[in-house]
Amino acid sequence: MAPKTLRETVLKAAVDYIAENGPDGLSFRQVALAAGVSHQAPYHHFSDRKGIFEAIAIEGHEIFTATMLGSIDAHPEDPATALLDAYVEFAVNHRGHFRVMFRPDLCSATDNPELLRVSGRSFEVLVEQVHEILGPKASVADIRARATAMWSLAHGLAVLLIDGPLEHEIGPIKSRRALVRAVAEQSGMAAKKRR
Amino acid sequence: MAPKTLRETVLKAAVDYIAENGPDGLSFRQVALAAGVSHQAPYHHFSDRKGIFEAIAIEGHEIFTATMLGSIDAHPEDPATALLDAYVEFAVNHRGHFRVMFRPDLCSATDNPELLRVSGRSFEVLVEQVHEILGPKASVADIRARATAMWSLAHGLAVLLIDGPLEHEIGPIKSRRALVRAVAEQSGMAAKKRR
DNA sequence: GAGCGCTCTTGACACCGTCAAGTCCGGGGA
DNA sequence: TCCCCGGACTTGACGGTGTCAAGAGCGCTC
Repeated sequence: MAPKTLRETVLKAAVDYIAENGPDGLSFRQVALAAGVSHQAPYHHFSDRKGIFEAIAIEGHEIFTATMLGSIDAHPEDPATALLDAYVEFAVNHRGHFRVMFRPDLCSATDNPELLRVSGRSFEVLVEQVHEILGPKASVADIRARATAMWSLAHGLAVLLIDGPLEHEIGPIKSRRALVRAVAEQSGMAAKKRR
Repeated sequence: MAPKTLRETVLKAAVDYIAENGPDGLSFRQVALAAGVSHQAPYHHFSDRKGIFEAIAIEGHEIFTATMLGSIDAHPEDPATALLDAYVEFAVNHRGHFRVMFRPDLCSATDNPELLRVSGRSFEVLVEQVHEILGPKASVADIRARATAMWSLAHGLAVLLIDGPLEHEIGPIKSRRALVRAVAEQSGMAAKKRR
């Protein structure tokens, strides 16, 4: 599925580069030249450098939300682990997007309504699951704390995995999914209905 | 305690800048000019741009380790929460260091022995506490998973707090320490000896 | 007092993001 | 049919940045 428009071409090339080398060394000109157009052509599709990162973040959040919903749907008996697993899998399989999405210096959601919307939706999915897990009698404070805890655990694990020192410190990871399951178990947040 | 040497001056200016604006926009020349020296003077103290970030990371890891040890010492009854609290407090109070330490694209520990040493030491402190928490009969796999879980939770919470969308999504945070305690509670990792 | 190494300066280079203007071209109204 | 008009892209320029190379000032030592 080769990208057709220049916009898609640039976006894909940028995501691929970021997945390999991180977002900071990304040269806008290089991407344009590699696509066979002049160094200024992409600026007709994105207002500025930030514009590209915001477009990547929006695309990323859409895939991200879909990934989480799919995983929860596939494992309704343990939504917390499903969420953690989806978070990590997304980060690993879409590093290019992930590395941009949570970097407000690259793409600030505050002044981009579309990005604000999709990132809010991602968070909604999480909170809905926490509601589901804690039940209807849970206090607002508990829901808030549990959502923060689950988000932190997932985000930290994902970050430490894709470009953090985790593998370097704890040794090679044979099965990522097994690690995710063990982490969910060791934190108290896996489904309580243990077999 | 004003920095004396040019090396210290540059380091402090860089850390302050990063704490405010993030590491990416940091201009080496600007820092030098602001310090009243030529644009090339700092390069005599650091091999290149990466060299500054590595120096910041080393300094950061030393403060970081000391912060964790101090917190554990002050709250021996609940080392997990103490660790989480120290992690977050360090990230908030030393953003400039924190934002650099866990960004391998800025400072790769693999080719800097000193950085390798201090970052390894940070991780040791964590693993020692996990040993303490799980007791001597814990399996290696459990220790590994618990350490990963605690690190992920702490790292994720810290990242989401200092420049992530956490406060934007869950609303204003009145007491950071209360949030940290609630998160430790909601994850199953606080000390089991509940009051 | 001559040599030397450390600290810093000066100048140049390629590259980057961005502003401004010009070129090409297809499509719709006269 | 002609015109013109607006979007897609090119070309050129500017200031800023990291880095390489060479040189200047200066305290220390032999």
